[in-house]
Amino acid sequence: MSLRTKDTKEEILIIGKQLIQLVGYNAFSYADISKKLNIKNAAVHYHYPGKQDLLLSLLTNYISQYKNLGTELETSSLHSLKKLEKFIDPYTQLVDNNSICIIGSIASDYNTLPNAVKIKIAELIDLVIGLVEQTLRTGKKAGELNFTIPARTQALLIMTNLAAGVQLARITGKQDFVAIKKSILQHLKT
Amino acid sequence: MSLRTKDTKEEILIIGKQLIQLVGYNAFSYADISKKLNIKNAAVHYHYPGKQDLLLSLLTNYISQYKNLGTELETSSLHSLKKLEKFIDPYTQLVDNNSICIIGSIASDYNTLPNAVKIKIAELIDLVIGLVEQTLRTGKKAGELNFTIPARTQALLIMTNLAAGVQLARITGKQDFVAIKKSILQHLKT
DNA sequence: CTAATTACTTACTAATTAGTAAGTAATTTA
DNA sequence: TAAATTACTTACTAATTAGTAAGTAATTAG
Repeated sequence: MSLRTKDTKEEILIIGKQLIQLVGYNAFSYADISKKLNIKNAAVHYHYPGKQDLLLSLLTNYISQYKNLGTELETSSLHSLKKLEKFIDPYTQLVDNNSICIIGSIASDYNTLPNAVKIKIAELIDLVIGLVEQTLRTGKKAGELNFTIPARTQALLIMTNLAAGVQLARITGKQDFVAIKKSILQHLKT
Repeated sequence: MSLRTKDTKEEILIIGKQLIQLVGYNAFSYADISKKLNIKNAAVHYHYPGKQDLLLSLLTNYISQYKNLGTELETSSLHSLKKLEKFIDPYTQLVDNNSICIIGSIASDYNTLPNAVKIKIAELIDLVIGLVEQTLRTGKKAGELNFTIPARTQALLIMTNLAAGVQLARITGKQDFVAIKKSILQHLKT
């Protein structure tokens, strides 16, 4: 076992994620990544042979992180509104960083992506919708949340508010996202 | 005055619009347009010297169309829900065409666009939000619509439901967009 | 009828793209 | 300690990109 001072593979993934959120999948190149890390573009190809390999790794990471969040929320004794806030909070950070969420970014580029990626992004979206849906369902059953439409539809409304909320707020200003976030939570209160 | 059998300039704009909605601004090239119209890529540059000129023309068109729609809706005696349906209906078509709306598409690419385009897209978004906001306000005053949050926030919620709704539905299926649309209108009913 | 204008094509350039093949220094394994 | 592996660099290629300059055929204007 060695003391690694660098973890280029991981750093590439972090930069890649930032670039997708900042400018989109089709607007960044391996040169952008290599310049930021002071390595050669071939080094990026060494770790991720093609751009789609990088994206697949990113999506796989997201899937495992959201699976963890799902388990955490299911076993947690937090109030459902707090659970939802836990899900929503990262989106506020995005607006501050002039960025949009991975799902919204990749969804916009969907038709340009190789099939393997399409399948993975669908898996991620299903997972995230399911996570919100389940939180809503549990919260309603516990009398902590109030909504009348099907849980999946309510989850879709929240997801779309957030995904497009960060997209719009980057242009019209953060206060619009703040208003959206507040409304989502207010609307669910009993 | 001549009988024009071709209007290449207009056709370029139509193809450009379709491509932006289908694959996004950064994923199409002048070659894509010229191939579809059986002309040379230099002919596209003749009509729109740069890609940004094309996009600016497109946005200018949208702005004038939405201004017309705004006037139409203001002077119309239609029930407010019908007015909103008139606004929402085109989005359903997008899902059928495997496409997303211009605003959502361009908003995702926002950080990669030249400043002149950024200004124009902001103008378009303000216009569209204003249009929905005004329809909501008038509808509420007339007792035709019911909502408790500020009109602008309600407009933002609807806009984000639609913009991200088509993005998601392209991946998860049309029925998700149908559910979203139905919920938006149902929620506003008195 | 001539000159100008329009709407292109031909032919190109410079930059950037994703990606590869071969080499190398340092580390790890057997 | 020799062999293999890891993590790169050097050096490149083929394709695609946005964009341009010069030429041309057809139409239009004076």
